[in-house]
Amino acid sequence: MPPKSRKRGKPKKGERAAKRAKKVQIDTAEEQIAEGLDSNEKTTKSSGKGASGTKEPFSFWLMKSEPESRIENGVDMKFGVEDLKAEPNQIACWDGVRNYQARNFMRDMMVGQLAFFYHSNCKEPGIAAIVKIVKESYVDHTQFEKKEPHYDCTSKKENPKWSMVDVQFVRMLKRFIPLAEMKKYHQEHKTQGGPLKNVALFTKARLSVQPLTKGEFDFISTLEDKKPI
DNA sequence: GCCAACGTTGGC
DNA sequence: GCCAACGTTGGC
Repeated sequence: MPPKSRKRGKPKKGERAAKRAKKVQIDTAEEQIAEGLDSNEKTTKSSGKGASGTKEPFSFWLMKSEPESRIENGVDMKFGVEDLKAEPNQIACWDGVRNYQARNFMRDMMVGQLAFFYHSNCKEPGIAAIVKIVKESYVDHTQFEKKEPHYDCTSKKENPKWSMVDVQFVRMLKRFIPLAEMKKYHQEHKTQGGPLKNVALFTKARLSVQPLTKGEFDFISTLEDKKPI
């Protein structure tokens, strides 16, 4: 099993995860239900709703992974796009996600949907490639393995907490799109309006699996053919 | 169920 | 390496 994705978020003790339903509706509300239920039994994976509360569905995603070596609990977290390309069939399971919001987004993913492969926690953060979902969410086995950096002693086999999906490399972007460049658009769009004004990359910067609206995905895609700013 | 302390993410 | 932002923990 190849190491994959941001394997952050230490296993925590305590089982209280989704107690506080402040503003994290999707997250916590679903968590209560999800804990008692096999997530995959849940009806139609709704593609969620726009962050704005409107109904624009999230059909696109952004997934963060670290392209540079970093040792966590004795394991190298490095998994850049080149590592994905080196996998059999260029497919990898996105294990190690230990954040409820990110997990829930993975549970919303459907086969065939596209995601940006984002390089994080590195010299030049930004989007490197496009991948697609090739397997819907299933149990992340690494939560039960003591040797895994993201072993979770609070998760039981009868009622697993964490899920993952499989992604497959689609193509590199024509050019790397740096975070800094998207940030400039984000700031501009915040004041003057535009597709990136609410993009999760900045409004929920710490989320390792994020939804993108079609408008956001399309706009970022157009940057490929534009000169860097 | 509030909220202070703590831990993690991830840009810079 | 620093540290702001923010999610999680757990006492009360």
